[in-house]
Amino acid sequence: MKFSKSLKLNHIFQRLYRTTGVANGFVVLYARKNGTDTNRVGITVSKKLGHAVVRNRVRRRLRDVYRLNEEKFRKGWDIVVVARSKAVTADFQKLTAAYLQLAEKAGILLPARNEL
RNA sequence: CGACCGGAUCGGACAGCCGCGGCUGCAGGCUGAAAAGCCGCAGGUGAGGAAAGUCCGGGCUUCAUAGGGCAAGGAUAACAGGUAACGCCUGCCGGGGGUGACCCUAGGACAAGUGCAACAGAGAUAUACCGCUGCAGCGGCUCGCCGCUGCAGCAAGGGUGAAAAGGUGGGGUAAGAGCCCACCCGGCCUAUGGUAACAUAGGUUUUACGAUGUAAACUCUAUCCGAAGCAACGCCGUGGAGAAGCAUAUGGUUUGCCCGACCGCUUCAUGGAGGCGGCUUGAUCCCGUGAGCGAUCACGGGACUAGAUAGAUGGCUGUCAAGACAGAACCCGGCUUAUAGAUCCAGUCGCAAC
RNA sequence: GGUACCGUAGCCAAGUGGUAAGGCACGAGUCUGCAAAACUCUGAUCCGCCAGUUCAAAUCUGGCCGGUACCU
Repeated sequence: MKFSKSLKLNHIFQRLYRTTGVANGFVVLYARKNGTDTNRVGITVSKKLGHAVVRNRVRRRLRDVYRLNEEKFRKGWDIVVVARSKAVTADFQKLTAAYLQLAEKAGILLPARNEL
């Protein structure tokens, strides 16, 4: 990925959870400017959603959604994505639609100038 | 053909595009004096039979410990073997189940001692309620029986219970009882077979074998066990706090000035942010030969086969199949639990045909 | 990843082998013009589940299931 890294430090997660996120039935999304020119993305899948195989599948899908749509995002943000229970049963297209809808709502997408 | 039984192996496949973690290589790019790091490219590699539960046993690390013994606490329990070790495995014995292949089995000692056995029942390790019988007395009459009272004998029958002093049959007796006899069961002794547990056969005479159950109750006997766990542990180390030395305010920082607040450098030890190591070559795997009923062992040849650190295997498309349980985190050997389906091997019973 | 503990009525819970105390709540009744308070009565069907030991298991043993706490 060109300008994105994985978000690892626990205190940054805690700082993001104090902001107001946006949500739908699939995921919750928290976002905050980090003052650099790279994005840091963290994914949280709770143990309530299932055993390890289910949690790994949800996490890998959420990571691929960001990877395949990286050009649409603005630079310089910390993003945390929390999976909800509908994300376990949703297919990939529904998950992508839900993710991008929340990113639009949070204002971290570039204006869609070359669409259509 | 149908119904079963035991064991072993596999447990989505192929193609295309986009991605991820280690490893190796590069006269590639950037930083750097170098070592090296980051990026890029190429090659090759990358989750399980249970990776799970954390129920046992080890390796490894730290702490404790001269060495040995006793005690305490815990674990295991027929016998023989296997193993680094085990509470695991194999064989075998005893017991139970199945027509059978076969399956299940914590299976030492209540005859060392102690405890417990509710309710019911006369009585729970001991007895005499109903009862059976003899003798004496009294009473009745149909005159050899009945009833009551007292003394004595009995443990067969009734009933209670999970359990009532071996079982069946006969003799015996006033009535009865292993009191005696025959057979059986159990205990003990001897012989034979077996490494052994044990099995089979014989004996059990004299005054004198017959004992309730429970040890997953305390206990006894035999054997074993130091404790904790990779978030262990080792190394580097920011800030803070500590010690020593140097410096010492007329200085410096905090907003240009005033007020106010704070204090520098070096070394040492400690060390909780963070980082690195531990981290994968091992009681390893595959093939063959031999020993053994088997678990397993010996020898020969070959292979190197994940090592992450918020945690790498994913997404999409097509064809087939539709199909489970499920994701390494220091590493091994077991056990237990979850698991759709497929293949192979050995075998049993029933029916039919030859 | 590791360690320790718990599970009994709707809730809080006692119960160390012999038919499961108590309190709150719910329901019914008495009282009251109607309520509240007070008083009386009611409920475990298998003590989380499955096996085993025992004459007998909430209790003892083993295995599962669910939950809680601690180690950073």
